Amino acid sequence: MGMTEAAEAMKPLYLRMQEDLLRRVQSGEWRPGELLPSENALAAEYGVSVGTARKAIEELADRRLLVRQRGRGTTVGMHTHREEVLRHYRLVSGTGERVNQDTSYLDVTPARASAAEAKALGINRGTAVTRVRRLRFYQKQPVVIEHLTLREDLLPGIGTLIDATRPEVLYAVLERQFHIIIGKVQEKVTAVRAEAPDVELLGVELGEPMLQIERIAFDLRSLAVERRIMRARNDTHYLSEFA
Amino acid sequence: MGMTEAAEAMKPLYLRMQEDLLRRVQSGEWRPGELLPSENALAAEYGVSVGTARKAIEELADRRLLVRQRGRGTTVGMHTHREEVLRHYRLVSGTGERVNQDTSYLDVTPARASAAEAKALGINRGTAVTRVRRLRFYQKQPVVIEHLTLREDLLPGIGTLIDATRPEVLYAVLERQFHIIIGKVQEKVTAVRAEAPDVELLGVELGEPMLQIERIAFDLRSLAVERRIMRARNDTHYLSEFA
DNA sequence: GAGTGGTCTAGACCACAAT
DNA sequence: TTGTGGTCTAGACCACTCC
Repeated sequence: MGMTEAAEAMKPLYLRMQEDLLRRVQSGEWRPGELLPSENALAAEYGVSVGTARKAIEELADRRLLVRQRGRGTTVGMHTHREEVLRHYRLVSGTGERVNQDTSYLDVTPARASAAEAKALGINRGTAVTRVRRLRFYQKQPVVIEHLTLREDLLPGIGTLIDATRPEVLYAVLERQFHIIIGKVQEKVTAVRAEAPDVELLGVELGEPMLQIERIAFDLRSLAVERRIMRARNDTHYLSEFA
Repeated sequence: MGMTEAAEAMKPLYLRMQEDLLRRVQSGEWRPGELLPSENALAAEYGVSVGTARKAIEELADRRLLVRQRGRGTTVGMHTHREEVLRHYRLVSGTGERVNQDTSYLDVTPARASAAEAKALGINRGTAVTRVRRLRFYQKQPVVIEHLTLREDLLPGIGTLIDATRPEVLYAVLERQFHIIIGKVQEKVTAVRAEAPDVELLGVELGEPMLQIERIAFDLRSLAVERRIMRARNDTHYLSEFA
């Protein structure tokens, strides 16, 4: 349900300005890492006072979509800035260190969306996607196996790009190469039994309990961009909130 | 490491005021649900401008520690207001509904802290605690078994109180009866095999994968007040972020 | 009608980064 | 030295709640 035009016009100035700034960020007018105009300049541009412009900017800065630095200016936040705000789960070793030392890519294959993938991504079954399998290591030990499914229509050529660069942080690639900023993730956690591929790749025992996380990543327009299934060994690591 | 007095004096006014408001809330000067003085009154009391007082209040309102209502005033937030901010995991049914229809208490027993409990709560082994076991139901089906451990020194008489009232929401009781407000929770999630008590109480199969969440709840002074272990059946429910 | 918080303005001075 | 964001002030008008 959209707002009526009258209701739209009634919204506070700072909110309308904020929505427009958000629109301009997601349009790619300012890229991650780039400087925005100063708050004085923006206030003048929108015809509001500096205080109002500050308020419009501040909420976006709280979400780390913008990053403010005194003396320097306001930049569009990069993925590393926003990680803590996304509220996703982190796998942590028994001693409390975060996982993510090394990544090894198993395969990158073009495919058609399965029923489950289509449902998760909000697309039609059979739509072109890219599937990626990779392993995450902690101290040379494989700990997580990940199955990624990426929307080929939103990310044309993502398969060959991933194959060529094998990035540690996918969302940073989406930002730099496709101007797609992940604004929200949704995750479901379940406990599962280890199956044959888990035994083979992670060296766990068949039937052993493992954690499975299904994540759907949305961009700033709330379009589902990626679906990821992570299966993690559970004897040496546990799941916790970020931070 | 505390700040030097000089550094303390350098802190912005609104931060010093904010810390003092926080202190007054946790001292019980204003109880959950009660009205604070108006922002004008607070500004006068602290000798700052209204804008500065607003800024001090606003961050606490973002954390739902305070709740502001136009025309009415500012109240201390009650637990139900803050739930979404605590960033804890929620068990959700397959269709997306939250669990928590009914609670049944199994037993409430005084005890001495085990090594694991002592470590989690930051107290000495053997300190007096209260242990509680209870079941959570969803549509008449037992879904979660919870083991609570509560610090008796911070919550004197909590055992008999729980036994008498059998509350649905423990943290609301801590607020009302002990003026202890839960400001942060820390959770660890692992996958475990169902054991005999799980079979008996939840009707799962022996060895079946289950989710186990260990939660430590801290009050506003960051003292660990409660430790909770939740074991959840996993075939009909999954874990997700709040909201 | 009196009092509350929500929005908005127009200034001031400051710490800090860039050059 | 210039310009940035961070703090702080002192007003204004408004929507809303409560009596």
